[in-house]
Amino acid sequence: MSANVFVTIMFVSAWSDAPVTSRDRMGKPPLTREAIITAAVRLLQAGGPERMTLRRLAQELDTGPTSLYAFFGNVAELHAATLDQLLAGVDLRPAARAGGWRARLVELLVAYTELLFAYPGLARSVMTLRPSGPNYMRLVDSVLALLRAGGVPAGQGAWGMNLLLQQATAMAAEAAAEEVPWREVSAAEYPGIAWASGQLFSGTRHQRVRWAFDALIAGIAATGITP
Amino acid sequence: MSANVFVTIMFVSAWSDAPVTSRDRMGKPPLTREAIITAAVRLLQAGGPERMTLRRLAQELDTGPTSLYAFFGNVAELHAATLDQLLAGVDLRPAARAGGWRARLVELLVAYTELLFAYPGLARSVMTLRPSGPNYMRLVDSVLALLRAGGVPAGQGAWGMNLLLQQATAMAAEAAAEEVPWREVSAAEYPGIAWASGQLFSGTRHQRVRWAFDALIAGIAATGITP
DNA sequence: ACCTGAACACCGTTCAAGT
DNA sequence: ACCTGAACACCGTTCAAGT
Repeated sequence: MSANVFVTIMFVSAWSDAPVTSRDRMGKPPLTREAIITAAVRLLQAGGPERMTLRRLAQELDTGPTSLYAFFGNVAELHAATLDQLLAGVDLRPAARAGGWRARLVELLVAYTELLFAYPGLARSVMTLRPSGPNYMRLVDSVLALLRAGGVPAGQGAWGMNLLLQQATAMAAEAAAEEVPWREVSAAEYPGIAWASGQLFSGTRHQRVRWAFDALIAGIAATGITP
Repeated sequence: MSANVFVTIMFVSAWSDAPVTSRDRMGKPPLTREAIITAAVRLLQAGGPERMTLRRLAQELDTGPTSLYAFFGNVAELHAATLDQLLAGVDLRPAARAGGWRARLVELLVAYTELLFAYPGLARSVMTLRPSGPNYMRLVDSVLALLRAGGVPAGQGAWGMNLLLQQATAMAAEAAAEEVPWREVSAAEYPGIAWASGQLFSGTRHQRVRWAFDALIAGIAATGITP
């Protein structure tokens, strides 16, 4: 016990010129939720094939992986918080864009998808995440508000919102996959593939994403939920 | 060198009553592609939260994880082969079901989705896999053939097939996520959510899956790919 | 309360070697 | 050629302890 006191006093006196609290990290920037999330975003931006891991993040912050458990219960929570931080950089209000409800909705979804495309590692996590941060809630709310503005019934709106956000994540997650060369197939054995072969990889990513949302919205608006 | 010969002869004579080849595993069933995939399917069926891993699979087969690299270049290939094996249990021909092209297409996609729901761990892998086995090719071909039968232009058909299969995987992968309790939100701050709140979790999984494909197909058929 | 080190129980993959 | 063991370079998480 007295040994503990002695060590503590030594510690304090050695760093007395810096503000010393119980959570001082000896000159290193303090470990806060914000600092952790900022580092996580930086790691994601460095990106490449290497994913953002808890251990790599801890290394970046000059600490051990266990320290982060004081702020996040598990990696999923950390990923959710990181997504919400990234969403803070997007204007998520329903009225943020020009045009009618349909154009606004497409632009909002494209903005969200582009964000996920920039962080394919995160897109994979979001797939199984069910995020619930304030910015994600704002995104969900805006999608619903725009469907409502388009006169879409609440049931179709609710189920459709799910579809739209799911599709955004799925497209970005798939982009994280490495390209596999398309096998040549015989037209006789696969007539459907032969029929579509000229268009299977046509268009730019941007064109395909916009078309996907156009088609989804059209289908959501036109398809009632009662059998 | 002579020590090696000595050991080999000892080995052979000790098991001479069993068929001895260079690939004998001393009474254990021989390691083949088929045996590995069968064991993989069995592991998936045991399922639960524990995923199918290379090491667990090797353990099941009474060998080390490195042995499987004689048959598969990496885990992605193993997952792809496993998916293709599972698809062998589904009738994937375009004419396999009753009704018009639309009903047949929905039933085919529902069958595929139900398969993925049964193996949520696999669904996550498929997300970033771009499978290319013969049965998956058959699925792709049938989706395209049915869209063609519906008079959908080839461009919309090609892009739409992508959307449909992506959505199937996304719905199944999301189901692998643990449930997060929906936070109560203020109607004033989130009017869109308040509007849809009664329907956000309504319906059975089956109803939602069918509606998703109905809506997607309607949108795909109605939305041209030229701007 | 905040932060840590050591340890636990895993992963996929490579490589040199064994039969 | 087919199969293996040991090793490499990682993971997320728990726990008891330190200040």
